[in-house]
Amino acid sequence: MSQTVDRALSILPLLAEGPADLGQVADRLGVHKSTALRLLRTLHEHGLVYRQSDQRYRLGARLFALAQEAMENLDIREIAHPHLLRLNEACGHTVHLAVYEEGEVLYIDKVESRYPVRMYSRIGKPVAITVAAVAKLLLADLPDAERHALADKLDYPLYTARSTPNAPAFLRELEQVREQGWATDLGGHEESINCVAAPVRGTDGRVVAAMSVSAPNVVVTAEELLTLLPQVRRTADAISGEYSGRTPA
Amino acid sequence: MSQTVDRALSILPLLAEGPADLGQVADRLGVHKSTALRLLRTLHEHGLVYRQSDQRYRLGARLFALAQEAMENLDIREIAHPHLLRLNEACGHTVHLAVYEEGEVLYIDKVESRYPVRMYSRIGKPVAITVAAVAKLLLADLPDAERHALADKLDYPLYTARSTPNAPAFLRELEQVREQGWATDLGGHEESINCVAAPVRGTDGRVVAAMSVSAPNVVVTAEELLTLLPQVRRTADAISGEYSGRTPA
DNA sequence: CCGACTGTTGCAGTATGTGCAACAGTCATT
DNA sequence: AATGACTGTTGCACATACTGCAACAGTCGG
Repeated sequence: MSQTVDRALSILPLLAEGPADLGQVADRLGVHKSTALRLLRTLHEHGLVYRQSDQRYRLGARLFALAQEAMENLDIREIAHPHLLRLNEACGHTVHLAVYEEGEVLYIDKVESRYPVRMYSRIGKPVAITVAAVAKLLLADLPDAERHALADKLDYPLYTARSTPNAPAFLRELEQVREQGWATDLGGHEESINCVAAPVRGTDGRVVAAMSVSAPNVVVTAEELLTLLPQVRRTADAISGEYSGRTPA
Repeated sequence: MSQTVDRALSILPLLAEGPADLGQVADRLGVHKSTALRLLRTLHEHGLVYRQSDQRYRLGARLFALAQEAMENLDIREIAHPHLLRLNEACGHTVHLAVYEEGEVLYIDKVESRYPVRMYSRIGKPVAITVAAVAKLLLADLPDAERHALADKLDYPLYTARSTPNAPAFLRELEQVREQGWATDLGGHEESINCVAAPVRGTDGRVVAAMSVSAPNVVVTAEELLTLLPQVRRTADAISGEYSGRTPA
């Protein structure tokens, strides 16, 4: 809608791929060097890009700080955190909290496993949306039209033999997840890792977030992990209660 | 330098404080509502702001993803990570990696303590620059003029009785840190937490990053932690060697 | 010393962003 | 149900502020 800002913002994903010099930026934007220079300078002043010693530009520090602050301001995160901690203390495994936002599912909080073998994940990272247990819960609750549209435009990478292969299979699974009110990922993302997840709901019953417990096969089998389901659901319900104001902390 | 972009980017820190509606954004920018609307729309298209159900705007998901990618692209981080892991396995405590960038020091990697009592910190978060051991190392290596200018404009919050109280004291400490080639934070940020840190250097000998081991008093005393210094320095030197190409991994 | 390169500046023209004013919703009040 | 106050949205005329050019500066390599 605003050409100048549009161009400036297009620089960010471009730099996310790796450092670039003025000429490269100008070329990829399809503008004159002097124009690119002025845009980069403005981004620089705001700390969003950084000029490294070889004069090339890369993404800057303020970006982290902004993402950080944004995350801390999510009230669901604040409410949920103590519950996640408690669950982690009880079962020892990695606990995640995730939300859906415009086509992506992101982890917004995490409590690390107390076992030495840990799952790789990072707060802020978009999750593998077609296989993650939390993603299934969040997408299952979208309005029909949106869910179908999204399922169609997703890719279905075959991380493992158990990964969801295509849109129809995914939609079928989402139906089931919605009815049962919980979800799993049994080796669909990484062969040896299983997850059990439950939804956090707002006052109107809509799913606002989802939480999961994950553990590798070498620590507990899938069956053993499934025995934690009631505990996970209780935790999610407790968060829901507090979030919708029914159970003041 | 570019008014439009400047205005648009000013919206981001504003929203970092918390969600705001169109009118509030327009007021704080000092522009007409319609102008603010167009800027917000552009930011929205790029995923940097999100419009929540009550129509208010807040920071969006792409911001996390960008910050994420930016971090993954820091080659020092990639090189250092296995070393940090190894050090963590050897001593069990929390290990941090930090860099300096335009007036701020940020953690860019972290391996959590294997003890139940952990220090709070988060990757991407700016560190307490006047007291953190890693910050001392990074600032001690700045050119004189820049170091003095920075020291002057910093705040010196008294987190504890041992916090650095003012600029002269800070500069004196930085001198010492530079000469000895390592740094500590003994309860300067949180009463019960101590850190030992060592610098990572590039080919030219300049400090490009700093790493630290942190542990609370209840786990090890400050004296015990200091016995880890040689190990921390060896790790930092190993990273330096690899980073400057002397020791190909 | 020269040429090729990248980054930087000042400037004229106009595309582009601006504020206005009028409109469309939504909610609370009477 | 009708009124008013509110917030978000649209189209438009004006001129501001962004663009690309061309000329300059600095750096590297031959």
